[in-house]
Amino acid sequence: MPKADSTGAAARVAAVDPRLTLQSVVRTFQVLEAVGRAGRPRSLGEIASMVSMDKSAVQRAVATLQGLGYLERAENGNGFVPGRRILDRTYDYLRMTPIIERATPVLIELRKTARERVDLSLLDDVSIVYAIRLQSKRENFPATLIGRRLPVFFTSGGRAMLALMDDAKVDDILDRSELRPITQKTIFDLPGIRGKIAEARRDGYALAVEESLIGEVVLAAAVTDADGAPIAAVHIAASLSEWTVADFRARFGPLALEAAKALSR
Amino acid sequence: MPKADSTGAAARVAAVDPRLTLQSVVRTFQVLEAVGRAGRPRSLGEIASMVSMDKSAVQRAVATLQGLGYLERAENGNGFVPGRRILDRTYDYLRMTPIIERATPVLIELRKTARERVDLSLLDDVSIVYAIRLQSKRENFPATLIGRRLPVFFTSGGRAMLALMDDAKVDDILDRSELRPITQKTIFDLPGIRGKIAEARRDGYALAVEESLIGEVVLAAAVTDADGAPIAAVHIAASLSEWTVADFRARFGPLALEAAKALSR
DNA sequence: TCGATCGTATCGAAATACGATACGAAACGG
DNA sequence: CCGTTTCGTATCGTATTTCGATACGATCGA
Repeated sequence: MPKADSTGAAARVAAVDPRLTLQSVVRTFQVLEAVGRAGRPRSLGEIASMVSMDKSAVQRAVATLQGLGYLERAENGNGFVPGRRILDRTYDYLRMTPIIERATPVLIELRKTARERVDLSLLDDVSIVYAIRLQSKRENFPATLIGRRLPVFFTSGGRAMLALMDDAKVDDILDRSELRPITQKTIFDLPGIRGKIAEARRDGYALAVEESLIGEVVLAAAVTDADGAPIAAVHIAASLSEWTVADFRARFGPLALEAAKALSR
Repeated sequence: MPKADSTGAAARVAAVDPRLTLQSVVRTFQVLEAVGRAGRPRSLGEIASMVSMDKSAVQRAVATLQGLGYLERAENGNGFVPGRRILDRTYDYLRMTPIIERATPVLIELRKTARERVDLSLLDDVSIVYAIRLQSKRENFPATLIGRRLPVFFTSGGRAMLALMDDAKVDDILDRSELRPITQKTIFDLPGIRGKIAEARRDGYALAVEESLIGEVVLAAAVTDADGAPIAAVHIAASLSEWTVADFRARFGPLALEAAKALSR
């Protein structure tokens, strides 16, 4: 099995039952994802080369998605961008996911107490996905959006969840993760990661110092389901210009633990 | 032409070019939307009856969506719910939409000043869709989510945007809207709506008192594009238990106007 | 002015999706 | 306790639907 990349892109192409898979649907989602990945409007030709499809096939996929509202023409009229109808699915997902409904009031209270950025992330195989974000400062825009996906191994939330798994499961996840750093401080060697997991097992929460963003310190505690398996994490993030790591831990570790415990079953 | 319902569902089925439309893709999205609309996990049979499709066709659509991560099995194992991969598309949309990036820091500042709930909504034909939501209190959960869609005619943001359109365009939108109230205070008669639009043209911002939620007062100012056409609105929402309408207008009208002006081109 | 690329449009061939059918398991009700 | 329903899963021949080559006018840049 090839390694999944840390954003889970490989899981995307790994279809389930080939007998029951609608190929034109898979291709159409590849088009939608390619446009979203681009970062700027993409033309039919560009999309075709991104997803290795015939231009005609892309034309049909784009026309269909555009008709449904999941793609739109770019402002200037050239190229295509994700469409507003996507937010309707976002609404459905947020509304129907119990942990998000339960966590919302808890995180609002937590943010009032902590007065720092507070997030809820969801475990999704080798990555975490942010589902609730309560920011308080102007920050790096893409980094603070709902839906941001990061590898479990260098995020505090991911490590808090790894800490609750048995070693075989941890090995499996780390084995399928692409251990690539994104800052100079990212810990991405296996012994280092295992050390951070051991630390999280000791403290009950996990810590990451400048591992995803320079100048930022984050800690997180895991939320479990009825079987004790981790499903989400409560994050608290602050700036190193305002906190020492020791002070940050002492102040927010207990708060994150308490919130995560209240959300667990 | 049949009336679009106020949530824009009719626009969903109105395909573009039938020659270029992938029917299996349209059907699959109908399945995805049916599951999202449900509010609780749905079985294959239920979905089939919701979208008038053969059970086999639903089976294939669900298997495909599940393989891609846009649908998941419900917790107990019975039925299907929207999947985490939806949030990846959310991320793409939020990141690639310029007005959202521009508005984020402005709304954060506005919220600090106003200390009340602040939202950004996007115009989408006969409805508005919330794209940024900065809440401060525990509130009615579904009503405060990203992606919530409401008719333009009874929302303050919708009326603020209607106020910037010429009368023909206003008539067109109202004509295609389903004028149905959702609270006892919702103004849904044409003369009443036109009166509120005239009021918005006079004040520069629009007001809605308990029209979407009892006990809540909201005002909003429109954001325009380079041509002066409305594309979004800045909302400020508060509780009638803390504010009189007059005080609320005096305090927040200028703030919303200023923020919207800063975001317009 | 020329060449490349944009989005759009057409059409015959065959690959792909359709939908009827069937199965074991689990949940339900008498 | 057993009959009944509904769950998700699986199979397969048919023909509907998608494929992909091709072409067109418009627009943009060199």
